[in-house]
Amino acid sequence: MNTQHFSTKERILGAAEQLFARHGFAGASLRQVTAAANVNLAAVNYHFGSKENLINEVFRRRLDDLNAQRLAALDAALERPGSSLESLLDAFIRPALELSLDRSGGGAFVRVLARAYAEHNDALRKFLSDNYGHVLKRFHAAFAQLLPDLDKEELYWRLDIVAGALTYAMADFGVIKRKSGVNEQTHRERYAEHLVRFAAAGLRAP
Amino acid sequence: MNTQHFSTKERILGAAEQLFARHGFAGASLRQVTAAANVNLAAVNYHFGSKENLINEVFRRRLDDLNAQRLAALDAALERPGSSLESLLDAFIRPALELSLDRSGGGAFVRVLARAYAEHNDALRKFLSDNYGHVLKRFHAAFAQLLPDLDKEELYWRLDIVAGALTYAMADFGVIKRKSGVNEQTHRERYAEHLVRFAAAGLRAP
DNA sequence: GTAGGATTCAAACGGTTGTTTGACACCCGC
DNA sequence: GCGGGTGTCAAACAACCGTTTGAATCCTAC
Repeated sequence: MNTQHFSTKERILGAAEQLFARHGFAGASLRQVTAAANVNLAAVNYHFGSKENLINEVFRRRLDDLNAQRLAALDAALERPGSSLESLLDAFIRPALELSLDRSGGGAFVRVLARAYAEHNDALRKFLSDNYGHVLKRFHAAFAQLLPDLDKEELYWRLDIVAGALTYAMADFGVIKRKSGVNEQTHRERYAEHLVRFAAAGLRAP
Repeated sequence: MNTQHFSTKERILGAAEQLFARHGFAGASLRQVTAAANVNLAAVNYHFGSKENLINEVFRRRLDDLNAQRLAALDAALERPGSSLESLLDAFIRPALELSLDRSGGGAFVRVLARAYAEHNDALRKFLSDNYGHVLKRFHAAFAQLLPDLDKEELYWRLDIVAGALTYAMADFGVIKRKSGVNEQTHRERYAEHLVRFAAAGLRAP
């Protein structure tokens, strides 16, 4: 991996993603990153200006896509007649699961994303809210239409729990290891189905 | 806080907990910790041997208690006739919520715990599994009796999601801020009720 | 082919990291 | 009261951190 035909910037972003996932933002040094990317140490500051900006670019590269896919899936679900709770949840969850399955680094990125949630770092939270907040709002509006009897604030509570459980699931936080013999893709897809059913039941709870 | 009548070891543990929660394990330096604890820099290596061992002790101080309380609550719930899914979930969730509400650092610790989940650090995962795994096993057995039609592996999936959502909730990951005017205790207790109902519905899903 | 901007490189910058040292103060049992 | 373990302290250690520098190299446009 990180073969030579990728540009220096791309190799740095890929290596940074891997190492931030494994050791955290403070724990991964630029020397580790540049060594893994097979790139000179000074290249990071030349191409990205600073370590902090490199972190932001690692997020931007994936989040723009993820948000767009989620909104597209939501629109598609809303256009289909008779959209159910399950179809909306699937629109939210599936793009994230697919990202986590994507070859060349998507799996590492979701762990980076989970780290970002764990960080209390205000700048990072603001960055994520700017790129993420309006997506959650659109989903909230769609769910509200399907659950007219549910208090709006209560719905926020429950969507928050769903988003939390999803973050947890995507990052493979679970201590329970997958059955040997079942490959990663099947493992994640079954997890997605379970999560959708679980979340739908939770949202429907009286 | 960190008044003088606490021992040096206790002051270090308290300060480390706060700073690990705020900046992570790599992000918080021993100089920050010892300064916050009003203690000499060398005291950490004198009392704990190394930074890594200090991290372990920060966990041990709280986890022993949390595990004991959860198991006690589980036993109490099982002795009462007609135990429900909700009462078992409450036994799992309430001690953690109470810890997160505890004065003098418990709230910081749950954020440290969430960080530990986000870390891929194998040594830390093993440490947590050693202190945490048997509790999850006992809860799994109790839930299995109440849900005889649910496949054992499926139950593991769902409990994993519950544990993930709980970790998320405890660490106050949510982007949704609590309504102003509602104090922290009420906020958390309502979150616990929502989580119990949500989780029970999810576990009962066909 | 050669000028000139873009990129890479080794080296060094000042500052911070975890850890160690040895001298110094404390305090309790004899 | 005094010796000896226990704890504290300022200082220094080597290693590592993010960043900067200026020369060397590459690549493209003319």
